[in-house]
Amino acid sequence: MSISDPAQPRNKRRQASEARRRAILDAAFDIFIAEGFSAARLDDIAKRAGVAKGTLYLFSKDKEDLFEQVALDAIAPLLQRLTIIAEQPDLPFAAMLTGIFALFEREVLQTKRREIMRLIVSEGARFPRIAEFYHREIVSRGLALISGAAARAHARGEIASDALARFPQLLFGPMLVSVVWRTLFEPYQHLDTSGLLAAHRDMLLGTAQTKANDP
Amino acid sequence: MSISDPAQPRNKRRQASEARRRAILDAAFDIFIAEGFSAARLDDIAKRAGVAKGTLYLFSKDKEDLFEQVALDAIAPLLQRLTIIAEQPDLPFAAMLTGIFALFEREVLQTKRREIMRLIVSEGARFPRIAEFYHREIVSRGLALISGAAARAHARGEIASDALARFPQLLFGPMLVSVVWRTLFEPYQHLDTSGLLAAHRDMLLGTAQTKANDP
DNA sequence: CAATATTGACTGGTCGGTCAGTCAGTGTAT
DNA sequence: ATACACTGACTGACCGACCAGTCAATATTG
Repeated sequence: MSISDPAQPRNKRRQASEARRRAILDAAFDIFIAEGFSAARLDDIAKRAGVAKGTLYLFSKDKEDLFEQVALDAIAPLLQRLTIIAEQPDLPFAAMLTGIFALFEREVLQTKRREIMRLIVSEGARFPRIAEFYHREIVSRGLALISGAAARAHARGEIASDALARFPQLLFGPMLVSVVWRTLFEPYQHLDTSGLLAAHRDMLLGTAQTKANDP
Repeated sequence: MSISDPAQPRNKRRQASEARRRAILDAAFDIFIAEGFSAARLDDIAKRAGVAKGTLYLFSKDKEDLFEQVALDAIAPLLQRLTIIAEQPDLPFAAMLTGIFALFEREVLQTKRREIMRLIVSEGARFPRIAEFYHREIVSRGLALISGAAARAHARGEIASDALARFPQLLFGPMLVSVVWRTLFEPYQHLDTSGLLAAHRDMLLGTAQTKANDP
């Protein structure tokens, strides 16, 4: 017992250090979200993380590096959520869409994770590494998943069109719209995002009716 | 004739001044687009406009004011485009959608006007005035237009669902997706935006088929 | 006590904003 | 028509606030 688990050779320090790293990433996320990359001040990030500015430089070499870490770290949980869906390949397509939209609403739109999407749209052009990573890890996987499921559903006759198989991007339109609306226009005009997503799902399925039942 | 036209009392100066204003707005647009609000340097804007820095302050009181002018000025032509559509109230709905998407592609997506959308998404949260203006002048008008047309089309039986009348935002999803894709992901994966928009239109109309004709 | 982690005052460069000076363009007098 | 006086649009060197990044001093841990 004199030597601790080799995976955690210096235990207290390790833990403390990891806690600090977490605090820094969280604080930085909030500040970057609120201010954007350029306007965000490292002093503010340090202050919010309860840490001195110098400490930031123990975990990242400069501001850009910190930003990339934040973005990448924030993307990770999205990937996890995505996998959950991917692991139910034989769900009826309608149920799958419902599940995806519900997950999106609950786990993205209603949490601060929603800001990741905005952050990437905002800063992605100036941080190609982040755009590339996001595309590779989330977007292309998500699209492949949707495209495959849509193709199967179309083959099975569950949906009339193969449009979604060809353009899986169609699925994400209302998600983007929801996020943007929520952050920019909600104060001026309310948008029922659940309704929007449901309407879009029905449209994708070709089951859209006049809201209630048929004549 | 001793007194010149009162509308242009001092002619050469007027014209020069207006040309300068235009040059400044154009230059500022490019720089703000490329760098974002915070990272944009007024020295660069002045240089690009072929003007001294002090001159910027003859037309705007500070950087924020300049930014707002740029955004508002860039939005104006969108409104004009929108009006063109609004003035053809009795077009068949399918034709209207085709027209809207074609106009969007030609006049927004393929020009640098597309950047306005990104700019507003990026900076809108920190410039409520701009978000509010954009909502009031473009978004709400556009939505009302779509909503009305969709309701009429639904009443006439041209479309099966009233979803679009209830959620006109559905129309803009693929436009946003196109713009974002173009600026962030196009290098990694090509997206056929015409195809995407066409597929979405078919879906909205409920005429989506397997790409060719039916069995 | 040695090794390591953390701190925060400090520095050097950057950039928004200013303002005294210049001169093209306009109006007036001869 | 020509010379002269005036005005205000434009300039760009300058200033001071701000902030990313550093590092010598200090605290913590084993």
